[in-house]
Amino acid sequence: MFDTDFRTFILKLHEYFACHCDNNYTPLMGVLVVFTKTRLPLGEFFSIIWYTYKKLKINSNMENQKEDQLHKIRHTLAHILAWVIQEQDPKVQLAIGPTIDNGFYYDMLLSSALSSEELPKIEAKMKELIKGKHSMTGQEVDYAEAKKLFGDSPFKLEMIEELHRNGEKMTAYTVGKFTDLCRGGHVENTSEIDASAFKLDKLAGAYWRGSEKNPMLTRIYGLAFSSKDELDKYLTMLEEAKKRDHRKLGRELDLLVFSDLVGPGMPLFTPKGNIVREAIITFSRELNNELGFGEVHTPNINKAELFKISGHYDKYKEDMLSVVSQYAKDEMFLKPMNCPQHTQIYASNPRSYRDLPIRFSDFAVLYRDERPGELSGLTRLRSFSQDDGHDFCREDQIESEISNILEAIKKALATYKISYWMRLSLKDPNNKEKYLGSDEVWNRAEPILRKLLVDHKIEHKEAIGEAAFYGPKIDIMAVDAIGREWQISTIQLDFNMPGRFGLEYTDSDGTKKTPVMIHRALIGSPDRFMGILIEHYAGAFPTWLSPVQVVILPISEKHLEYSEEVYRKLKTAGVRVELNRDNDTLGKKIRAAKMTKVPYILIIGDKEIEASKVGVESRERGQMGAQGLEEFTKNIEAEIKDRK
RNA sequence: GCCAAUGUAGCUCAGGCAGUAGAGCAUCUCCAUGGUAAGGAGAAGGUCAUCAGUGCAAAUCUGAUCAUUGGCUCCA
Repeated sequence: MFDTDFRTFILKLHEYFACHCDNNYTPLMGVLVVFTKTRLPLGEFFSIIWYTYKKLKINSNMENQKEDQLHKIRHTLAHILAWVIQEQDPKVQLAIGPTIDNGFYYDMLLSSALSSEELPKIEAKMKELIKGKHSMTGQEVDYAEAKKLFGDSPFKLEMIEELHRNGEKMTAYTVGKFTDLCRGGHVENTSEIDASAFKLDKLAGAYWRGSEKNPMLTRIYGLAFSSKDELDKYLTMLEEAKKRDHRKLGRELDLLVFSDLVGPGMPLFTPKGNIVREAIITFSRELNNELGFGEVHTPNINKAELFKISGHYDKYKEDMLSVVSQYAKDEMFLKPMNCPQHTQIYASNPRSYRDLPIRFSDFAVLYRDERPGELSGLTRLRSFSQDDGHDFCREDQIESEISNILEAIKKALATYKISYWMRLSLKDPNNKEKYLGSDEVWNRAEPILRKLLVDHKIEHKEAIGEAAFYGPKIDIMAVDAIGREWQISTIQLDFNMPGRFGLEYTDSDGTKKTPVMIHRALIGSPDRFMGILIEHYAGAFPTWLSPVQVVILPISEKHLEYSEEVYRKLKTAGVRVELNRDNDTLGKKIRAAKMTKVPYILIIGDKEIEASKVGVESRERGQMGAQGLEEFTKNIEAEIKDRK
């Protein structure tokens, strides 16, 4: 979305140049550097900028209009859906029918259950109504009229009361024989809707106003676009996403499995899958070392007391798995997080202001008793680990500690070639019971993170209500190859927990002070991140992450001996290599190798043996001809070392 | 936990309005010794998710349970 004036545009450009030049440049210097690099006359340079601005602005206006019309189409479709339902089920209590990214939905309380087999029939009726070229008109209604028109539905009634209380205007829109309470934003006539460009999608239950305490309504989802072409494009995109699904690829590439006997949400990593998982952990471990985190090892079971002090017991008891001892009377739990344990390592010694920051990292497996409907592949698990770390520091050290962690996260995500944006997650001031600690403490913590983001010139969005219960956080949202977003890294500023555990250090003036605790994860959970990576790369891992980096294919059995020699040499060099000894045609072996998305295939036949070479085919660069084994080894070793 | 859909061979899927199941790939054996995405022939492989009910008879109908998928809620 581009709606900005020229001045903001120039300021944004400044920011862009500053971000993309070496750090030491001010924005203005950034512009100048780019200007000198282009070697254009000054006037021309700025006229290009002006032209670009105009063009963006015009495109943006056109986009806006198009989006506006699409929104109207979707919104109208929601009403038409409700119309059809109301004719079928006159006792239905309608709630709301807004638009969403790919279409619309309508929430309602039906008098009898609806099966998804009914959807095509409802869809057909909607199409008929659309073809009836009904016009849609609205008129303002007063409180009494609104109650008379829509009072049958307790949900509409609730909204009417609310609108009335806030002194807002109410409008009733009518399409054909159906009238609905609505703010507006519809097409003027249903002839504007392409009946082939929408499709009723699915049924789901949804709580009224999104609260578990309210009754569950039936939600009917519909996909809607401005043309059939765009609907088809969207459906194709879904197909593509399905092909990348980490659950499907995880099985096909022999990376991980689930077993009914082991249980849901508890993945079993195969040797190949574990290579990827360990590669992720090793990289995080390296970054942790650079940041000065000392890795600790901690048990999986803890006394309840620990979590009572940390506050997790009160807040998350329902989501922890309890463990019973035959001997000890203590209530115990499998640990759902590491932070409380790390406080106990801190507390094991008196600490001086000179010792700080004290940093612990941990890759322990964590267990959370997620509700069955919440589990999903690798993205939501009952057993998982985190590349977790806790940084105990003085207040004057917060900024530099977080800056360093931010740099490490940037480095990690650049290596994985994942784009991302940052979210400043704040508490919800209207929901104070969700959080620990006083307003004063939160008012101190939140601006620190905001300032850091601004100082680092990091574009970010603020999100009210997304904070952890003990403090605000910076969350890193990864955007994968097909545009989906995932929350991965996190940096959380906690002024609460150290005090609850009575942690302290002796300051330079001899007084006891409470340290600050920074909770952080570089890529979040290695398990979950692996799922994201599988989808991001569509299973084609870069060489350093590939479970198998090279497959050797002898053309026939008589080339096996030389192939074994190549295999041994590569293996000795630390390359993950496989030799296909199967008695198949070359075509079949190549197909089999390509299906595993291996980065390199080496073909060995008479020609190669004669020349003492190997025939190289790269997944990315295609056939590369014959190379000496040493040359090939040297190149792939470098790729692995540089994490390419 | 709630709403909806799904569960047939290792994998991908047919079939089935009741009369105990099929294909392709993978696996194994034999033949073919192959030059950049499937050479040929044969064999083996299934309590049709689990448990219960109704039938002379259940993979098929009914119910419950489990698991998976898509939503809602939750996510330290």
